[in-house]
Formats: sequence, C-alpha cells, structure tokens
Amino acid sequence: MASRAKATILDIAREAGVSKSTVSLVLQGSGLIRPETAVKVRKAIEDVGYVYNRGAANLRKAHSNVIGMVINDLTNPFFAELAVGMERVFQAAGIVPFIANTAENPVRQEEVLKSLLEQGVAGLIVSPARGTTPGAFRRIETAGVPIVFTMRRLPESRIPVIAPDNHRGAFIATEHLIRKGHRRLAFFGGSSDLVVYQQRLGGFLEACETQGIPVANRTIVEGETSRKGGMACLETALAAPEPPSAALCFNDAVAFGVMLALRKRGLEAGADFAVVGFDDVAEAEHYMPALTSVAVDTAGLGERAAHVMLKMIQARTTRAEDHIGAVSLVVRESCGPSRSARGTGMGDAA
Amino acid sequence: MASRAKATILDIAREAGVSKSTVSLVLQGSGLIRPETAVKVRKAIEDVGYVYNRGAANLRKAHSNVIGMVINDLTNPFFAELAVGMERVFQAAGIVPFIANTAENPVRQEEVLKSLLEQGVAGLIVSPARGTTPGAFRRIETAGVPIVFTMRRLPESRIPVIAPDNHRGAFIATEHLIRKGHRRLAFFGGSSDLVVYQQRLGGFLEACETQGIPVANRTIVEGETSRKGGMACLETALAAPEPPSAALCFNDAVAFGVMLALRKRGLEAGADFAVVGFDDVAEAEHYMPALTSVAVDTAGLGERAAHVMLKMIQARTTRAEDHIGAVSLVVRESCGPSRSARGTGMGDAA
DNA sequence: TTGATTTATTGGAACGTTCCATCTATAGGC
DNA sequence: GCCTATAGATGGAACGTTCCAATAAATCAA
Repeated sequence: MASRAKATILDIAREAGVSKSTVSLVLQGSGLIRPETAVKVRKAIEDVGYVYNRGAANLRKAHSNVIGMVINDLTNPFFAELAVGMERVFQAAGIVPFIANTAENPVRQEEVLKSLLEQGVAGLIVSPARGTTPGAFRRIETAGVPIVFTMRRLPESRIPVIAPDNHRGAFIATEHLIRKGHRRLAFFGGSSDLVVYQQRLGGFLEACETQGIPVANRTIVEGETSRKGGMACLETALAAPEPPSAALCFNDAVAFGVMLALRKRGLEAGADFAVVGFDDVAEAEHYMPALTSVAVDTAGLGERAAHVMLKMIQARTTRAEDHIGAVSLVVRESCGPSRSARGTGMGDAA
Repeated sequence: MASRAKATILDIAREAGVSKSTVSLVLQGSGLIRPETAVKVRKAIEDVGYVYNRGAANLRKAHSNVIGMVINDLTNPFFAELAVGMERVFQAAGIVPFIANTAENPVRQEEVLKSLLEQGVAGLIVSPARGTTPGAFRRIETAGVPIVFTMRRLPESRIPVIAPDNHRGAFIATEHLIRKGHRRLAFFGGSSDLVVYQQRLGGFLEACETQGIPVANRTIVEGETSRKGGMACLETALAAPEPPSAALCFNDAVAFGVMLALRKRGLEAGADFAVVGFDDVAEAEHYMPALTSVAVDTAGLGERAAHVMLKMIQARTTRAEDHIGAVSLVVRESCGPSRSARGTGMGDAA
C-alpha cells in the first residue's frame, strides 16, 4: 500500500536534501550534476518508489516519446509481423510504440486516433480502416502530428505511404501462372474501394493483357479478405460454365480459404487448381500444400515505416516521400508442380 | 500548417467570448451550461482545431482513461484473439486500451511497463514474459495501479489471474487419447519454468496415472512453443526405441509443428500418430488434418479480464479474485478416426 | 588580492487543465 | 420593494514537471 499520495520530485528533493531542479536534472541524465549528488538522488528515487509523470513533463516539453501504431486488423498475422518490424526499430531508439486496433471500423478508428492525439503522441503510423472518410486525418494534419500510412493509402491524401509494389507483385505472380500453361485465370477476394485492390488487380490485368489472355477468360470475384471470403470466391468461380484453372488471391488469408474449399470438393491445390497468395505470411510456408505467394518483406516494411517516422519527428516535418518496397514471388507447391521437365529454358528462379 | 502553437482552452474561451472554466465545463459535458453557450463553445472548438490535452487534465484529475495491455507474443494468434476480446469490453466502456508487445523478453517488458506507468495508466492487463523476475511487478503494486494477469501466473505473486483450467484441459485431452486406445503417450513443448506448463503437464500425468499408463510409457519433451519447437519434439520422440503413438502438445503452435514434421516423414496425423493441441486457435479448425484441441474460449477470457479490470478501477482496489475459465475438448481429425465402431458405450461428446 | 571563469545548484515562472468558492443576474414569493 | 433561490458563468489556486536566469562555491589567471 505504501504512501497513499504519489511521490513527486519534491518528495525526492526533500528526501535527498537537494532542490527539485537538481532532481529533474538527474532524471534527465544531465552531466551538470556532481556524481555523488546523482547517486544520492537516485537512491531517494528508489526508496520512495517514485514514478515519473510524463504527462506533467510533456506539459512543458511539448514533445512526447510515444508513437501510436493504428492497425486495422490485429488478428491478421500479417499486421502482427508488420508491428514486430516497427517495434524493433523503435526499441532501438528507446521509444515505446503503443498499438491500437481498429478492427476495420472507421468509427472505432476515429476514437482511437482521438485518444492517441489527446495522449500527445509524437507520431502516428496508420494502416487505415476500410471506408475511412477522406477528411478523417485532416484534424491530425492540422495538429501538426506526423503520420505515415502503411500498406494502404487513401485516395487523394498527401500523407506519405510505405507499401509494397502491389502492381508488380500481382504482375509477376500472374505471369508465372500463365507460363505454367494456365489460360483461364481468376483474381479472388478484396473489394474495389481499396486502393491496394486496384493496384493488385491492375497488375493481374496487365499481365493478362501482355500475355494475351482474352477478357472472356478472366474471372474477377470480389469478397471478404479472409478464409471465409476465399472459400466463397472459389465456389462462385467454379459455378461458372467455363471455370478458371488458376487464381491469384488478394492476400494469403483468401488463398488459404480457396485451398480449404478445394479440399472440401475433393480437389487438390497445385494439381487440380493453381493458387497463389499475396503477402507471404509465415504460415504460407507451412501450409499443406505450401502456398506460393508474393513476398513483400513485411517486417522490412515495418522497419522502414518506423525509420521514416523517426526522421519526420526529428526534422519536425509532416512531409516525407513514399516508399514502395520490392516484392518477389516465392514459388511453392500450391501453383502446381514445376514444369522443369518441359525445358523451356526459363527458370522459375527469376 | 494552421497556427503553430497548439490551441488551448484559453484560445477557445477568447474565441467564444466566455471564460476558460466554461469551456472546461462544456468539454466535460456538464449540464450546468446553457445550451446556447455550449453550442457557441463547441463551434469555437471546431473552428480552432483544438485537441484536448489529457496529460494536463490528468495532472489535476489523477485518474486517466487509458489501460495498458502487455502481451508477451503478438505474433501468436492466440494473443491477438485475447486482445480482441478485451477490446470489445473496453470499447463499450468508452476507454481505449493500448497494446504493447514484450516479445517474451523480460527486459523489454520492464521498459514497456515503465513507459505505461509513466503515461499514467489506470490499469494494466499483463501476460507476463517468460523469465519475469518475481519482483518485476513490485513497483507497480506499490504505485497502487491495478494489475490483472492473463493466461500466465507468477510463482508466488498475489496478483489476480484470469486463465483457463489448464490442468483439467490437459486431463480430458489425455483421457481422450487413452480411450482411443493409445498406450504410449507424449507431452510435447513448453518449458518447466512456466507455471502453465506445470499445470498442463500435471493434467497429462494425472490422466496417465488414473488410466494406468506406466511411467516408462510416458515421453516428455520440452521445447520452444512454436512450430519449429514442435517439429523438434517429434523428431526427438520418434528417435526413441519405443516411440509414443500419440501426443498432447503444449499449445496449438507446437501441434502444428508436430503435424508438419509427421508429413515430412510421410506419416499422417490421425492415422499414424495422434496429435492434440491446446488453445484451439481459429486456425486449428482449418488445418489439414483439422486439429483436435482444448478450447479455452480465448475471447471470453479476454472479456473476463477486461471486466475484472474495470471493476478494480471502479472500486479503487488492487485486489480481485482469480478466475479459472472452463475448457472443453474439440475433437477433430488429428487424433484419429472415431472408434465408434467399437461401441464402447462411451461417447466422445462428454 | 582581485576579477574572471567554471562548476553545481537553485528558485520561480510557465505549461493546460480541473474544481472550488464566488459572483451576477434573473425569477419567485411575500 | 425586499429577500431568497437558483441557474449560469467565472477567477484563481492547484497538479508535477522543465528550463531560464540567478546564485554560490570553487578554480584559475593575472
């Protein structure tokens, strides 16, 4: 129970027989203090069970050391990986990021942002929720708090974005499927209100165009970006008179759902239907069959976002450049056996 | 860019032609204010782009509305599910929980807790990192901040714990395996420095005892609580002269690893070797084969923890009762086909 | 010795809020 | 007309820190 009233630097000052200013200096690790004095003060701090009141300090300092990470879906392992990447960087910089989840709900997002702002965050890293209104970040911008978007961008905003090269990722994945001999292709999952969706779908379509897949042979099924959504997509697609033989999925969760639905129908991913995912979450490698996916270097993107944020805070600016991360296709089993036997001379490695 | 200096209630007061006290009252939704005045003030707030400074407010009020959730491994979907359960409750109560990840690192945990405390949290929900020293929470307790542990408990601490009935879960899972006819059993993953481990292992051993499985037929392999750890456990166990035919795993991640290792050896979980997990994460149902697991009602535990925390804050106490959640075995494919044909008269449903 | 410089320490005025005690109208009762 | 209520609004003193300017003590240059 200790003392009821919380100890302040004045209590410590009294205990150590110095002034509050001295205590404050010690707390900030100032070199101006005589070592013996510092020791004395630190002992008093320990004895008294003092806890620093950052709120009071921020009142004067006007720049906190907390950064908010606002994430749209914490249960998606992809975002957990992203968060871990950011944390690595922030930890090294001695600052603690607080994570808040919006569960893809713009209203909740509003609350979360408000709360973080009131708390006096130094910066915000945000993966905006679906359906975020264009003006949602106006307030934060005028408050002068630096923001970085990750993964998703808002249609017309000028807030810097850290994201993978979605277009190219979808392009190379689709190209790969076509080279495998598939001529009827599908794009599964996601919805067109997301910029990311348009980018990935764009890459898919461009590859179809380039490789001469006629429009009639392209199936596009929107759906939830979850296993359940993926299952539904496959059902829809297979119900068509001339169903596709391969699909690029909006993300890995959708791909897992597609594979699940295939299995339910007694079909095998890879042999009977080629499936490619997007994001390459850790699980992809361990799935059965292992999922071919577009690797986006998730943790690396997180680290990059954190670095950009630190730079912005340091430079006291709210502007920064976008960063588009490189992507690569990780070929595993779900897109069919390697056709190396055909000896086309084009390795899958590229 | 707007105005450089942040607006305060005094700016609003000037703008609206009232006193700062009036603005403060409006901000708190006091009924003492004439509606027209409130409207006027709210308009000024909007015009000026004011953001509330909670730090300054807490300086007077001495109780914040932020709650910290300290989680030991965010990449484990289990904890994400737990966090989501808590968030549901807190959201309804109008408070925003901040999540911080310790990545199972006691040093990081120390930093995170310190930061949260300095921020003036009203309460802390913690799943302590492995290797947490007994005194790690002393400071927080003396500060009078309510804490609740989830999932894990510290050896001798008197901090309330919300956790599933680990012993019983392991017991019923083991009993199930024995009833299926297995006589050589293993317990895979985890390490003995965790109280949870001792509870789950205890349940396993008690079931072996009760059902007459001799000590020589029990294999216990400690290991990392991850897929990789699970793979290693299986390899170790199968190298023995008389290997087990079934395993209860410390958690689902370990179980997934075990199934993966089985597949690598050309064996099939369920048919060749029975696997049971613990936690019943969402993925378990969708795995191939679907994983039999001990369901702990993860989100429910999260909700319960949040409720207990709210009660503690409200009652201004730092004491609360433990809560042990009910568990149930969800039988799927990974523990072998149902032997209903044998007609033992004992259904699996119980 | 004196004055200048350096080294440690310190009081006091912010910072943006809340809340208590006051104050001013206006209304009502007689 | 006076007194008392009541509703609405307000000034001022905290809250726990930082930081500037000032001080005191010690060191040094001459």
